[in-house]
Amino acid sequence: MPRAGLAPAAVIEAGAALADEVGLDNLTMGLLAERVGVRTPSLYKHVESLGALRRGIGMRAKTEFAVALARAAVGQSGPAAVHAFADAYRAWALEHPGRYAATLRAPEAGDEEDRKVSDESIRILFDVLAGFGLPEDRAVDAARALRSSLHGFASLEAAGAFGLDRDVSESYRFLVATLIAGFEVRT
Amino acid sequence: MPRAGLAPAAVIEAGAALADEVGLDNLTMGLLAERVGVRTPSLYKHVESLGALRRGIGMRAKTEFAVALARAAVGQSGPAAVHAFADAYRAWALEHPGRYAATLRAPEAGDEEDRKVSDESIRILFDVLAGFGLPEDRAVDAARALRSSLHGFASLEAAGAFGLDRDVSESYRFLVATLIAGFEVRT
DNA sequence: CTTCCTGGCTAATCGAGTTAGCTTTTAGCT
DNA sequence: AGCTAAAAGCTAACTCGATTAGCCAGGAAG
Repeated sequence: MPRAGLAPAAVIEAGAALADEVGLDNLTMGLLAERVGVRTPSLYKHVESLGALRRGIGMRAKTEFAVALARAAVGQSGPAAVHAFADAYRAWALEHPGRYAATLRAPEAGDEEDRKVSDESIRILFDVLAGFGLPEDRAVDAARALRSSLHGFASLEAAGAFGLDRDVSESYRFLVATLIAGFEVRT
Repeated sequence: MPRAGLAPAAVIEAGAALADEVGLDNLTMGLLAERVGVRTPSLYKHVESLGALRRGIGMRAKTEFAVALARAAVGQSGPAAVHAFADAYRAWALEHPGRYAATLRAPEAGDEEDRKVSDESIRILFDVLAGFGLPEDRAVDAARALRSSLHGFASLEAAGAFGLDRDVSESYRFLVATLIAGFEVRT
């Protein structure tokens, strides 16, 4: 029988794509096996377990996400940087729902490699906020506020929670602008 | 054999409590059966399926949540009402992680009963914002902003995502105060 | 006292994850 | 070109959780 030519990285990539299509929770070894053209048990030659697959997707997703965010904010500062960051955040989350969900999985205790990629996005977030010259504690407050708000918005939107017909992008802009105003006033 | 004296409502309640302890995703029919002192298949005399159990927990949770929110905000208006609402939101979500997760499950299409209880909290949210006299569209923006932010904050906090040692309650207060400022300015 | 519904039980099925053990490809060497 | 061993597939089989089928006892209604 001809080899499928798989590599662990290819399996993770296919898993990420599949998770975007069917949802991270509905990602199954059988489904992924079918997708890559192999019988289920054969997948175990490339990933240790379903848990390991999820972790792999998560780490890959965190990295891709951080790159997208960094790319969006580069070369800008202050409010413009925050808006760019926020827009990239929402767009990426909506385009890659499965990956985004994987992004939210906290690293297992002691998983340094995972922690490292998880911190990437946070670092970018702090960099974006650096231009506001906030004092230490306030910068942490601001980072938490922005992160919470963007995450909450994107995840509620993805869940279809915004039923009213008011334009969602307008609401998002309002939210981000409001937070920015808070960052500027409360130096 | 002595009857366990179960009723569907008691099973749902026990399920909700168990979900708070082990997490909604780890709630299993076997675990719940053990908790209520019965063999697994016997549960099916009270709930149709695991999905139905989750739905039941979700509806019960949505109702309890709405009551807690309403109770917190009653008799107050403007910024004080928002702070009270926000504090109750966070406290409830952290105290009842399993129920809170159940709260986030969107109703199935056509499930009117579920939609109704789901709308309760939203209505309270709009009531809380009513005092700001915002124009129609802006009120929707504000509601979405507040809801997103509170949900995002609570769910990230519950996931242990706030590692830095800055006091989390302070950050929360900052977030809420910032949003309120935005509601007041942008009339 | 008899009936019949109810709620509990055991046995059995099904699907998803995972393991064991066999076989075939194919890279790397001679 | 031929040989060898690791790699990558496969089938069979096991475990666990959800669910169904069918049996049985308790106790309420008459």
